[in-house]
Amino acid sequence: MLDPRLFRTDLDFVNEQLNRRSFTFNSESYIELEARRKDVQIKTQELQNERNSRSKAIGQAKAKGEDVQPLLDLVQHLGDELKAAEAVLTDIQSEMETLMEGIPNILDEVVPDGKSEEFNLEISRWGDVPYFDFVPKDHVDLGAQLKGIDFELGVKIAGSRFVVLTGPLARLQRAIIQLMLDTHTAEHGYTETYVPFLANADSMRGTGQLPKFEDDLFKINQDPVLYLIPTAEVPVTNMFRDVIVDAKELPLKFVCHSPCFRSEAGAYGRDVRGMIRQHQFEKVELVQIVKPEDSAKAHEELTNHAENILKKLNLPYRKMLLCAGDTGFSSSKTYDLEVWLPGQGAYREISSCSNFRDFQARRLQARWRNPETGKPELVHTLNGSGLAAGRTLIAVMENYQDAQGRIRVPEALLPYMGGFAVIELVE
RNA sequence: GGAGAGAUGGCCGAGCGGCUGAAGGCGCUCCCCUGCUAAGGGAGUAUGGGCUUUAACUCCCAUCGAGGGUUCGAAUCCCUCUCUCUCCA
Repeated sequence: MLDPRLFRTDLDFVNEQLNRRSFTFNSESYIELEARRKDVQIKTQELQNERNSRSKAIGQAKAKGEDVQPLLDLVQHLGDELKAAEAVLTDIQSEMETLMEGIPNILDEVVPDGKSEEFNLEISRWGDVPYFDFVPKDHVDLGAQLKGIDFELGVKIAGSRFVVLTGPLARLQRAIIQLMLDTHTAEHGYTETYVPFLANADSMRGTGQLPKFEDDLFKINQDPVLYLIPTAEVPVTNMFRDVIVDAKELPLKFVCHSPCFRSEAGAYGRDVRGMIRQHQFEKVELVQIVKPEDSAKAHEELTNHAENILKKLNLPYRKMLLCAGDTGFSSSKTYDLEVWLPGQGAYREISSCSNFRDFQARRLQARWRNPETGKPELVHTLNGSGLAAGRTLIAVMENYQDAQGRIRVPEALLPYMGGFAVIELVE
């Protein structure tokens, strides 16, 4: 959520910024609603004030043993009037909240214009795209040949966009997760966390999945309603909902491995082949909670932390600065890391690192006490995949294959593979 | 699954219809006193909103797990829900 004060003081700026996202914001109806809000709120509070002071007078008169009936008569009409005013105010406030919750974050000024991913800006490339003297297979063929990836079983058990991994390939994914967790905790200073994989509506609202993106979530229609988390960002960031942290605790850095569940409602027909886009996948998530002044630097660092995993695995990648149209709803600036997939002959997203600034923090009321002002102020939140484990498995398989369809285990993963240095089919 | 007890500020804990945004204690911050340590004295110490204006203060509204209700008036009474604890199965 954006700062309501910004709307009152600099509506032109807000409009201009939202235009960059092609988000049409109706200023006139906002102004009209805000005027009503102010008017009704002031009236309501005046009525409340009158009720309070008169009630107090009744109490005092009663204590002195005076007759309170005349006072009671005076206050009689107030109840209904107040109740009506409060109801109107509640309506206006919730209307305002719905309006504000539907407005995306303001973009960082360095974010390039553009409506779609072609306008994303390549920042850097790392690693050499491997040369094969044979036609490289994609992970689907490799997985089938190794009898370690079974999409049909996924369909049988659950449905499309689910998969079963078995044997060394299942282990390889686990090894990848372990490498990530060990690297981020031991070398990058993150605290490992284990969290619920279902979250309530308040949490989903806190990080911005609700109310706008409910269709992307798997919903459990129990009472109370729960949602399967689409990313560990939700539970981890929500640990700080309605919390005021001490300045000396910042920055807070958490790493969390979790499965992620996405309905992929808007992706019918996209990436239907293979493990690229699944309803359930494993991810190691990095979350940082920092002082506002530190968030730009933290964003670069967090992205580097994700890059370090790709470097350890010697996977070629490029770093993209997302354009206005491709930057997520809650983010002010996002880097995507795209790994080279020989089977597709293309770079594909494997990590998305975002600085949300105070956008999530405002919804969450996640704050810190600024020692200079002594007041609670909103923190800045950031997160990024470090990395998506399912896609990392794909990237390792495709980049480390040989002509026979065997997969050499990257050096960094050897300690986690219990003796497997090469994954091959053993009959 | 059944029965009961409870949820109050950073923490402990009182309050059980009006003088309570909340006693008292602990903690924390500042000041005074004190030649170390310890002790003592004083002041301050929730959050959000009205709120925008040069700023500060004052003022007003809301908040005692959440939501509803009764009442002129609710932390306090009633209902529903959530959570915690104890006992029984």
